[in-house]
Amino acid sequence: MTDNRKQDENALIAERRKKLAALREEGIAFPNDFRRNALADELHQSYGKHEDERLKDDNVIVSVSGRMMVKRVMGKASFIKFQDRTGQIQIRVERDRLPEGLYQSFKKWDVGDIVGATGALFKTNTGELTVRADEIRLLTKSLRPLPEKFHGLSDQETRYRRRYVDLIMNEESRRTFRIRSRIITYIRAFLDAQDYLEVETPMMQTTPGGAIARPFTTHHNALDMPLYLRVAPELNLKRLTVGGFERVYEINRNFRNEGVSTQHNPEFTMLELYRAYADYEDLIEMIEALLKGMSESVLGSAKVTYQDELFDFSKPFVRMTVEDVIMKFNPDVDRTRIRDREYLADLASKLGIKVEDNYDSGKLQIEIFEKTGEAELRDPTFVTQYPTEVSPLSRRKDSDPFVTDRFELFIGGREIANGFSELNDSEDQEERFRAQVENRTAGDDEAMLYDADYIRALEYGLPPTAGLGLGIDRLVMLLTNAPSIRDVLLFPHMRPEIFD
RNA sequence: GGGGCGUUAGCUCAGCGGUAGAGCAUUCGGCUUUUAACCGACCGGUCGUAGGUUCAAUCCCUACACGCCCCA
Repeated sequence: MTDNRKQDENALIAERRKKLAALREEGIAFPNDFRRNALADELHQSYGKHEDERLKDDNVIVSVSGRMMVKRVMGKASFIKFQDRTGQIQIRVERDRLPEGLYQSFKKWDVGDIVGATGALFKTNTGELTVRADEIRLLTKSLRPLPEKFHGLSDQETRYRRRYVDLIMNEESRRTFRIRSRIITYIRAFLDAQDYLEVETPMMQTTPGGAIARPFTTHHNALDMPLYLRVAPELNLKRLTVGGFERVYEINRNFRNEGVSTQHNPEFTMLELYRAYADYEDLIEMIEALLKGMSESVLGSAKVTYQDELFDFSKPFVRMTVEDVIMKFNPDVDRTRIRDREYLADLASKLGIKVEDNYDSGKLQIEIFEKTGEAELRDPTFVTQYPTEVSPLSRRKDSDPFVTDRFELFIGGREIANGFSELNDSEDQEERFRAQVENRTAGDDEAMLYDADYIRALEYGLPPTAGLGLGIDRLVMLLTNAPSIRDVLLFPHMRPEIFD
């Protein structure tokens, strides 16, 4: 295996393997006793403004380490740079300060190696804070060359497949994932401050439910039964609300067996939360506050530039009903017939929508809305009053049972959140499940299954409750100006790479 | 699923029906304040894979693989 591998490898890796073999020979490969006491950014913060004179007087000795990203050898002295988790710091390595022969070895080290050094801080002629090494050690030999120093790594496929190299090379990528982490931290703090309880509910379910979507199927060997990866945690979270956890949330993965695109990954992260004694209007207010506070906290401003658009989260968001949106983007529609199945079916067909027999007027409205309106909703917009037909878990609107107390939030033409007053009438829920089962029988494999235990839970009594789902990935895209969902997923789904 | 574009050295990219190119990196030599360090020399390739056309294919054609973008 070793021989084959060595034959297959290119000269660059073979060269480095030889260097590693020499280190093993000397017994100094992969040491684990170097300890640093300073990070790059700390040093720049603390000493970046000091004059060289003062640094000399203070004689600040520091130990630093990181990946060697720059190496400039000038005869008997060199400048190198370490990259640690906070940034980069320059090291000056002089032959005559090091033990006999070490400088000769150092010259064989490669960009990409993990190195540690100790010495006093000083400033170069150009004013760059630098550590003058009295001690330097190779901590990990890197066998693979890094991408070129100037252009870095730009090949998208390699960036996704070898995220580790992307993270080494691209500050922008590191920034994206730090922001992602801060967004999630912000949400937790926001909800914890309002006495929400964070919970974890099963990813593997015997009856997938809570969203209109196709699940992934798997199999439990010992129990010899099918299992489904969840498409949403919704029904379990509401069971917990029945149980008396009046404010709960979960930030976790959902899995939907659908296409892959710049907006869709088979697994994605959602925030779902449930709040008893609240309605969907309360959630709308909450989301406005959450997004404003989040962008101010994470980006320093409530004004967010995404691609070429500016979104201002400090202004109240637009609100429109589904029917308003249809009218706005289809001004010729006869509003008096906007719930007329025949009229809508005709309109849908003209728009190139494939009309199925089991589509009623609510479903037709949504098809028309999605086809003509959705992408046009650029400024943050809450669309409300979704048809009951397409909202099997939402409470009907008291004054108009054709629609539900539901909203979706769109920003830049994309759905970011979906929330509603929960349907807590178990008898109504039973009927809605039956309607879904009928759709399923009619061939719609995205339709929900009948969940008898969920009905039983509702029969114990779900308090009046509002619930929300918020797509974390799309939110992160928005706040990091990422054009593709793959840019905000550390390891986006890819077809397997062929290793020959 | 359909359409478009792409795949050439470790990386970033040129190129072309007639023996494969650059910069950076590597290797060797020089250089004790560099900033994409510099100077000199050398080295580096299954041109995504498989077929086809041709005297000759990295180039033209077909299929496939992978990726990106758009559409459904």
